[in-house]
Amino acid sequence: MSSYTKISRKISQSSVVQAIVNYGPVSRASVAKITGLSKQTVSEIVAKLETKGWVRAVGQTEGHIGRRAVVYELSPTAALVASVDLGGTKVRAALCDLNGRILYELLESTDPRGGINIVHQIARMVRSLVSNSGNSYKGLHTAVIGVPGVEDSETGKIHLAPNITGIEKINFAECLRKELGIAIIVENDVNLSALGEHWLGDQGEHDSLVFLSIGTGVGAGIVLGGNLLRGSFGAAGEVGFLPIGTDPNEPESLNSGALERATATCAIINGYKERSGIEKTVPEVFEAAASGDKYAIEVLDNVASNLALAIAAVVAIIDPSKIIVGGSIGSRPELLERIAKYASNCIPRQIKIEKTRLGNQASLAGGVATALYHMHLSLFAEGQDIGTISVPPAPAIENFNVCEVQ
Amino acid sequence: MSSYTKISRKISQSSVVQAIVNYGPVSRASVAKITGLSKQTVSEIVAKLETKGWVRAVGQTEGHIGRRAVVYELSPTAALVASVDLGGTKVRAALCDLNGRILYELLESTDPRGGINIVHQIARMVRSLVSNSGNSYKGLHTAVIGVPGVEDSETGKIHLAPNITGIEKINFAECLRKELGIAIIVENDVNLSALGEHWLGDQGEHDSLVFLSIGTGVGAGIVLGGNLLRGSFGAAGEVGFLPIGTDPNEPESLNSGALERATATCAIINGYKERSGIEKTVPEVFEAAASGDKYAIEVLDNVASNLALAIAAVVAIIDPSKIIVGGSIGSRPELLERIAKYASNCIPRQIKIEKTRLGNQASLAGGVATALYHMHLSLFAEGQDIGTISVPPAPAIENFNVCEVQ
DNA sequence: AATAAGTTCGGTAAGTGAACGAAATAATTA
DNA sequence: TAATTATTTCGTTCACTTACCGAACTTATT
Repeated sequence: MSSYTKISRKISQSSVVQAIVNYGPVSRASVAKITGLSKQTVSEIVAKLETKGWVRAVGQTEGHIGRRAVVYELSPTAALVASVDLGGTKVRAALCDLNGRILYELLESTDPRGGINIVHQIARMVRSLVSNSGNSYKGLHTAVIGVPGVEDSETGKIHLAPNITGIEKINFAECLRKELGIAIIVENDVNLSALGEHWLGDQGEHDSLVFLSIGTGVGAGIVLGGNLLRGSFGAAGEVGFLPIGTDPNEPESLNSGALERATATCAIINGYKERSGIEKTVPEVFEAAASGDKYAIEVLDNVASNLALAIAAVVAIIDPSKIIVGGSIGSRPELLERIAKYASNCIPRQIKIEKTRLGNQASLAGGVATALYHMHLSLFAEGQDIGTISVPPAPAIENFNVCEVQ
Repeated sequence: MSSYTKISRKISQSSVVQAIVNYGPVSRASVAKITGLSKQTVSEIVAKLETKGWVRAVGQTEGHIGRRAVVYELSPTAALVASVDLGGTKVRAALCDLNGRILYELLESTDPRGGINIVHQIARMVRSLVSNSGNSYKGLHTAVIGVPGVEDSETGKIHLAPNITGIEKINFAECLRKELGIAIIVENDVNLSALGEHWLGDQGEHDSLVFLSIGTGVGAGIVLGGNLLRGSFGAAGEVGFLPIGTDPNEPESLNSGALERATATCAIINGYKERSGIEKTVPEVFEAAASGDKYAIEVLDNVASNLALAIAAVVAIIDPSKIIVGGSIGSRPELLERIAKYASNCIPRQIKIEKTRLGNQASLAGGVATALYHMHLSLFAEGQDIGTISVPPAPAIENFNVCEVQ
């Protein structure tokens, strides 16, 4: 955005962009009313944004009395963002325009060699997305990578991601930044899922949301007023360590977490084996419960009641407006029904407990939202100490369907 | 602040004030460096602030090479704030200057007639503080009232404060605003205690603090990044409802809270009675435990272990940098020792668990911090969408000693 | 004729950078 | 040692630019 612009111009420009983002295609006169700026200040700013390619005229108003107004919108392809969901077995990547619409998606198996090879793989996928799009490569502004672990902000190494070999040995973001030459943001996948569901949801003033992921492990992403709660050691939302379900004073609970021991994959497999003597996978246990197997039902009831208590704890402490349940185990409707049943017995108020709407795409969507947020911030609100920047509303949920490639 | 000032001037002025607040007495040249504004912009703004009485020159630099600089500070008595702690038996009120120094304090018994009489009582106490101070009455800018309940933001009525009769029937803040003619802020006392302890503490970037109050009830105030966590229904920090200590599925737990039933005043009295058949008050139980009474020790151990689990739950969910324990029961050192012992068994990381430093003055101090914050906001940052405003650092803890009046 | 969109124009407030004067300390010289 | 000069920093003056507004005006539509 050229060399030096006065701070007040930046603020005005930022509010104009915000108005255009939030109020869809609008006329300059409307933007003036919305922002409180004078008509020709708005005209000046819009003219500048238009010559730089950030906004474009898309038509005229009609039917109203008075002169027709030219309406403007954010030029969607003025810049692109990429969101990558790095999983233990699959890598998903999506390319989005400024409005958050997904242009292209890719799905591959995670490179089993791990480490730097995964950096290469992601870089290759992102480049391939961009070249498909027909846009010039410099159009890509930010990429967000969702990882099943925690990034050490000092070293850039990604810890607690046992399913991805060698990832803890390299400065992941830095390597990728060098390969792609754009801004890279690394974020925990559960946190991104929470942001994704939040992006899709209401986003009201006092809106807060907890995304509870139950799968191989148990964790939560917490969104308060649009922002992630990280905690003083980056360990906020580690609900697997809630003192619920198993004895929290056993040494094992300090290791893997009392709640996690009672509700994650292992708990279901072991719980069924203890009761019946038979070893079944998690999907098999769910199947068995559906067909009336007493032991399987008991195991799931037990898991659900413990999760209901965990939700009770979350509600008591942070009082969110809703809980979204996801993860390979959590997105099972049979489990959610049970959780809701138990929750009503131990939570003193109504609380919305919902199944994830985005499923395994939640993290990808959260990455898009994060990337857009950071891009808007750096383009239009640079150097401002401003609290709230809004990003285009999420597109229809149908757009988040996987396209299977390879 | 006169009629109409341009927004950029407001921002500049606000940053100048912030620089003066944060960097103690400073020269205009330093302020220019800190804020990035040019030297004479700073001079202009400081000149204006000085004629309005907000800042004052307090001396000169010395010993350094170069011309001596005149240093400025916030004029402490340019405006006053009041903080009132309304308890079931006592009302505390304090008058503070712009730097957060306490000028005068008052302590009275709460008017037993309740309702509007308490409004009159508080108004009288505040007026008396101001007239003592010698300053003109218009100098009082904001008063914060800490109440043992929750204000309904719609109606202004204060609920869940059973110890104060008739308080739920009137629009408390509105009545007091009419009597005093200044800005009135009503806030829960545990929340204020959390803010008070935070004000006194480090206030680092990623600083977060949980104030756990254990007394007649159990509750927590949560400060994240300097701001209170309120929750979507204003019920954040209601840790009494954590599913810990007693069976959370019993109907009684939905009413008074599972943890509260296991750890508050009643739990100690009943717990001792059940074991020994003797009815003792809480201080008597503590005394008995100190002199080796088996039953009393058992009761306190039980309470402490449940509180340790509650802290484990808080740490798992929000990962605060420290926990401050207070309240009539919580500030007992014998209890804190026990909590710390149990906590190390069920929390997977080190967590600072500390006794409240301010004791029953925490709420009053929090009120001062809140009042100062709001005053700075309304005086110097009005109309700005700015995130962070800092308030003068808390004065030495010794200043928070009660003066017994009446 | 009424209404709204958008532009032109003059004026004001805010802020900057460079130059300059003032006041202190440090270094140099007689 | 005392006087002078150099250096450094504070703070102001001045000329200039940018941002923005309000009012008047033009344009286009019902």
